[in-house]
Amino acid sequence: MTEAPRLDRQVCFALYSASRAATAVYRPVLEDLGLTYPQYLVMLVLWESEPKGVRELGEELGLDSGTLSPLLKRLESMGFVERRRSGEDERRVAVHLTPAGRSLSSKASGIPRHLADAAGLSAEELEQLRTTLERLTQALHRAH
Amino acid sequence: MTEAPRLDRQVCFALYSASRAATAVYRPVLEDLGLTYPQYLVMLVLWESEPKGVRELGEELGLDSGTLSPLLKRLESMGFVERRRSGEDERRVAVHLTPAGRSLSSKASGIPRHLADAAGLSAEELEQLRTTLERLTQALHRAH
DNA sequence: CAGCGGTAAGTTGTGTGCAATCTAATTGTG
DNA sequence: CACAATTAGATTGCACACAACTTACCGCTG
Repeated sequence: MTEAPRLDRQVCFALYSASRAATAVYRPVLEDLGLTYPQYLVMLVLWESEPKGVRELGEELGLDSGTLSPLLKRLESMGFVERRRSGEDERRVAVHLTPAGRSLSSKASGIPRHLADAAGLSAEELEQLRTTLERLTQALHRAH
Repeated sequence: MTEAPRLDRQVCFALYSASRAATAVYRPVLEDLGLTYPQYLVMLVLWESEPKGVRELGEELGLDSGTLSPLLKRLESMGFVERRRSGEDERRVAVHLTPAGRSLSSKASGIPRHLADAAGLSAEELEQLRTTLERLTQALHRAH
């Protein structure tokens, strides 16, 4: 009969806590824009390049249509995006930014600084953390 | 008019992705025990020391009663814990393990190894990652 | 001892995540 | 061309997270 692992030794719990803490820091800032954190992620992707199909958004964010469909519907009802059925392939839905959605980009530009300021880590440490996390995520996806 | 930040530069997104990927690796293993990841976290805390009040559980995991109350109700209906109103202080609810809940501990002992194996990082890297994440979480909580 | 402030837990409502299923459209194959 | 397999997206159901609110209870103070 082996021992149960201690909570405070687990990387997984550290990830879970840090992720929720980071989202909590973003929340009040994003509230000013009327966005939740996942909605903000979708907007970030669209600000880089649009229009995008639902599947493409899902691949970049690691989310499926079960999450994205209602999320996009909310973004549309808030007037930040528009969904248009593709003419060539009627299955596809192209997600476009509206002018309101595009102009939100400038208001959002200062947001990542909030995390950096609150993080209590140096720029190098943050950069190294990001790299490690990306390697970890890739490896976990391969294992899954 | 400043630029929108790039998604792939953001530590916050790296955290969010890594955390979900880690949970995804745990999911099939925990499914064998009949637990979700947050339920497993609660069990981990109780395996260390029980009984515990709802508030204490919440402090250790960073969750509030809005999350814990229904989660504990599910753990109770599965027969892993028992909730008893305290006699001295009728506001408090003590969460006890049942024999079934206690015996689950041995089946769960191999679980953290799954993440370590799938992580593709050395033990030292994992240890350093955990330490960095804990520092980050602390700092973010102070900022929030 | 009356009642007021504070605390513990539960409830409600909204928004994810994710598995499973469904519908409609397209593509590949004989 | 018929038609099975595949694909894009939406829907359903369940379990978190979290804010806001409610209820019940405790402890303190006048």
